[in-house]
Order: sequence, then structure tokens, then C-alpha cells
Amino acid sequence: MASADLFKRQGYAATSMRQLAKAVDIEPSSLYSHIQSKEEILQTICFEQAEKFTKFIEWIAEQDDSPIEKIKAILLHQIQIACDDSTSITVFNDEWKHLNEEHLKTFLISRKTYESLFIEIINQGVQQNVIKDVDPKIVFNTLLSSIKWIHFQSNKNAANPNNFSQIVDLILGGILN
Amino acid sequence: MASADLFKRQGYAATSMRQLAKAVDIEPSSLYSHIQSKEEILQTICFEQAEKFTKFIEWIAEQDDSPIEKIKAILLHQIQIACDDSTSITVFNDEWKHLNEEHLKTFLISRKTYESLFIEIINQGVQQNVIKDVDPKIVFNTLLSSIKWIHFQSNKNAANPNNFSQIVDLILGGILN
DNA sequence: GTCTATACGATGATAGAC
DNA sequence: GTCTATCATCGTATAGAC
Repeated sequence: MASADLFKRQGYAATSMRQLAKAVDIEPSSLYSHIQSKEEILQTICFEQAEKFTKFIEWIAEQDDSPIEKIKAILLHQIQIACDDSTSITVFNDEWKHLNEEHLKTFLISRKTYESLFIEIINQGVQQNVIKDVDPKIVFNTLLSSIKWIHFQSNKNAANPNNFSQIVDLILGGILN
Repeated sequence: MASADLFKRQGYAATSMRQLAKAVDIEPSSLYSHIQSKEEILQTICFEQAEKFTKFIEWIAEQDDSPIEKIKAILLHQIQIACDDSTSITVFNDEWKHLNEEHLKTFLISRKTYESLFIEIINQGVQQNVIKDVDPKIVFNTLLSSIKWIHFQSNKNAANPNNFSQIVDLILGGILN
């Protein structure tokens, strides 16, 4: 999608319908045969990604794997998507605040659900004594945040599939030798 | 600064001069007695923060501390600032891409300088065998990224000074027990 | 589904009086 | 340094012909 690319580079608010139209080589008004509003584009991108993540964590949560294996799988999944579709992920990460009031509300609920499922897994790890007994919210935020640079990489540099598990091990095990 | 607060909440592009004016209770045109353009406000915020970070890492780099101590100090400093002035830090982190061509160029050079100094410290740690031998750019990005959630915290929750060293230890040592 | 034409409010910024 | 008045441009979106 050309719109995700523009939203990623310029941000949602700084991207006009005129630019969007030029990117797909039609007149601005013609866009409205495909969409109802500019916000609808943003909404589609954000909720597509949100659903992807939520479905995965819901699936992982009910597997028989250990908490550590589950967290590894989630991080690997996130990294994979950040590489495969870096534009949509950037929009999902950085532009959701421009959703309209109604969509924003739904979006935040969805994030909260995701957080709860993740924190449940962390708590299991703490109980089993394989994860440090630190505030689970800190662990959650640190884990998710630590991979939010990959989608900015210009390409295949630090963030190619060969490095995926290396990155996950770094995050889980720390940088200390 | 009221402008940093609006830029944080709505983003630079979505914030108008009229809103900025209302926030300080004057007419929009009166703003131009204090600034030359909207972009100048953004520029001031971004470069103030950039200078703060650069000065600190330059100072740390020439200390006698071990690489790990240096990295700890840098992360603690970043966390401290993220708590003290979360609005400016959010603008610095997320809105710099709206700088004009000339300022953007300077800004990116400044970031590159910062990255080089940080990576040098990481490399020292790797040579001394106290830091894992992973691509230093991955380590750099992961470390810096992992604290980029603190400035979003509503307040004093997970991110109060008592937790600072806990967070740093988590990042350096990983979540594994 | 695409076009031309257009509505019309919002945008950043300026001129000039006080 | 603040105001009122204003400018030119761009913003999203619609109407209606083809």
C-alpha cells in the first residue's frame, strides 16, 4: 500500500489526500470511490496489524510451551512482521493516536487486551522462577520497546532473518557476558 | 513549554499555530514576535535535547569508568531526562522528521555522532569480554530502544526514580533469572 | 471508477495600527 | 509585544458528467 509508505515517512497528519492521490496516479476525488475518508485508511492499517498480533498471542497463550518459549515466539513473530511489512508496522506503532475518537477507544482496548495476555505469560515465568521478579509491566514495556527500532532499518542491515534469534537472545539474556 | 506538550499529544503536523496561540492565551499573529516560524519551535526542542545527550556521552566517554559503568550511566541519564521532561523527549524522539531540510541534515549528523560514541563504548566492552560479541549496532539500537516507553508513562507509575536502576539492570542483564 | 469543478474551513504567515 | 485584518494556499470532501 502506497498510503502506508507515505504515512511512515511523513506521518499521517502531514500526508494529504492530494499526495495520496498522486502516489497512485489518480485525481484526489477519485480516491473517494475506494475509501470513505482519510481516517479510514489509517484505521484499516492499524486494526489489521492489531488483529494480527492479538490472534498470535491468543494462540500462543494456549500452547503447552514454557513461558520463555512463548515470549521468544512472540518476539520472533513481532520481529518477523517488522521486517516483512515495516511500513504498516510503523504506522501501527506511531500513528494510531490520529485515529478518530471512536476507533481510538477500540484500539486502546485491543492494546490493553494484548498487554494482559503478555503479562500473564510473564507472571507464569516469574512464578516458575525463570523470569526475574520485576514489575511485569516494566518487563512487558521493556521487551516490546526493545525491538521497536527494527522497522526503521533501511533494509537487510542489522535486521535480517539471520539475526532474529540473536536479537531475541540479547533481549532475554541481556548484553552482559 | 506549552508547545512541547501539544506536539507530544497531537504531533507537530497536527498542531496549528492557532492552537499554540490559544495555549499561551494570545492571538496567533502575536506568536511571530517571539518566533520566526512554527518549525523554529520544533527545531529548538530537538536540538536542545540532542545537545544534552551529546554533551553527556562526550563527557562519559572520557571518564575512567568501565564500559559497563559508562553504559549504565548513559541509560540512567536518559531515563532521568525521560521522566523529568517527558514532553520534550517525546518530541525529540518522534517529531524530528518534521524538521526542515537543513535542520534535518544537521540533526541526523548529530545522531550519527552520538551513535559512534556509544558504539565505541560497546566495542570496548566486547574487547574486555564483558559484553556479548553481537553486532554493536544491534546492541546500540536495542539498548536505546528498550527505554523508549518511559516518556509515555502517565506519571510515577512504573517509571519513578526508585525503579531506574531496576530498569537498567533488566536491560543489561536480561529478563532471565 | 475516474474525471472536472468546486465548496469552504483551516493553514502558516504578514502588514500595519496601537 | 499585542492586536485586527487579511492573504494565498492547502486541507478534506462532495456533486455530477462521462
